[in-house]
Amino acid sequence: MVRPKKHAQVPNLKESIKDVAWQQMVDVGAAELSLRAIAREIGVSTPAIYNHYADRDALVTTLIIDAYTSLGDYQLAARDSVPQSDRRGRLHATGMAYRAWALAKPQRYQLIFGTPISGYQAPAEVMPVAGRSLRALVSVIDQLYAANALNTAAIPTVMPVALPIFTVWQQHTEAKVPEALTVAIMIWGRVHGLVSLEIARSIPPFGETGDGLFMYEMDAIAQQYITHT
Amino acid sequence: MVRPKKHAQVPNLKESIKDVAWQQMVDVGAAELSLRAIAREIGVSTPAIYNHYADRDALVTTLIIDAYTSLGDYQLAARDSVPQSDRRGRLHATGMAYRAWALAKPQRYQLIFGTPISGYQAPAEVMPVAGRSLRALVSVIDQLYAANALNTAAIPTVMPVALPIFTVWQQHTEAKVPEALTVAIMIWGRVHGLVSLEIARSIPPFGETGDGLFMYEMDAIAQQYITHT
DNA sequence: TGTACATCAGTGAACGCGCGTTCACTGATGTAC
DNA sequence: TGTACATCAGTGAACGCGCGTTCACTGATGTAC
Repeated sequence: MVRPKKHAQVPNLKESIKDVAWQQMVDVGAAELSLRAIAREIGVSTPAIYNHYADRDALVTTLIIDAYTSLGDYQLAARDSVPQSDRRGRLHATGMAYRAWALAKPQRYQLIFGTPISGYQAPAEVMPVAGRSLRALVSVIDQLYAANALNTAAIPTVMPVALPIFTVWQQHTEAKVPEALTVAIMIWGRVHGLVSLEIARSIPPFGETGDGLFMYEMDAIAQQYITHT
Repeated sequence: MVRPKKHAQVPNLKESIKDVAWQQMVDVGAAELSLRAIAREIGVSTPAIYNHYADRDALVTTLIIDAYTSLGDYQLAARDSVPQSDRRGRLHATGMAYRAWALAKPQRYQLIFGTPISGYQAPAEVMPVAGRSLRALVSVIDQLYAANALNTAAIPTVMPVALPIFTVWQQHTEAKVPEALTVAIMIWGRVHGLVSLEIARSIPPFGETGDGLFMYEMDAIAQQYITHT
């Protein structure tokens, strides 16, 4: 016979808190994330959370870092699913992975790219992780550059290469040449734009068509930035 | 001698409520918009608001409609500041206006394109207004098409022209040909992407450089969609 | 011009609610001897 | 193997707070006769 325990038994409360937090964000958006609601859902008292996270902001920071890491890993995996010799394919796969990730994990996407949470100030430790999420795209362009296949005529010359902030980003993204970061940002913006409109439902829900639309745009991007040999 | 009045004297409370609501959104984001805070700021009792807006959602709806209208008007004005004969210039000006508006009125931008407010369901009346905000861009492309200057080779063929939703959007944007709406969405996505990253501070704050970067992208867009004559 | 009355746009008090966080506590578990 | 004790991860109660919304009200203003 099992004796009733005084304390709830949650195998890994720290992980459960994050899981439920993501679940709740499906409904409510990061700004309304509630510790009490999370504890209620898990079936544990609210103060129990404080054994694992210092406060609400600490939980949010953890979630943000996890989200960036997830995005970065997703793209790296996509890149590596294409043989290194197929440079165009790698660029294509990395871009498609951005959209696939956003559609698969919309809460994570919103937490990172949606309206900032008021009162929440991201600690400095988040920035390197954010930069690292661009690594896959940057590496693909670095590779194009090294192979002399990057259409340098298409690169904006206005990029503030000299700014300290640019150098920091170059480090975090591990860009070998500044051109790679510049182009990565332009492509990122383009990919991000379509995805953002689709996720926010600003564009009519095109469903399956979204795939084709996005593929079309990736082709146009490749056309613009890869030299034809 | 002025006798103290029993009631506060607010010349146009209905407008003041909106004004202060926008002010508050600089700090807090739409989800945390508070009627009590608005009333406090104006110096009026909270229930007074209910004489002008049925409830919180009604106020939000009004703000959203105002924001879309503002965006639409902004772009139309920019388009019309360039002579009709200069088709490339009109496209350029309309795109630049999108960014200028977003930077000038970031709360309005966030309210429309940021994380949706949880629990808030936009009423049907919002959709036509949203569609209308694309009118300037669509009209410019319609004009290109009519002048046989639209590079049809660059238009995705995957657009679901047959979907009812597409037809509805075509009406709201007053697109004369479906190609105009298709291209408008692609360009919108591209412009929106850079702006979105800039506003959310996902991109390092490039300041003045942002202008150049954006201009560069608009040139690339024109390059892609306008035939060279 | 005076009066009765409707309407309008405010008021303060109160409701019930959910929130983040702190507190003193408790029981299970691990560890040293 | 038994015992004393520290540590750890929970508990319920309580705090102070701000919120949206409802209510009966009040005083100023406009209007009909």
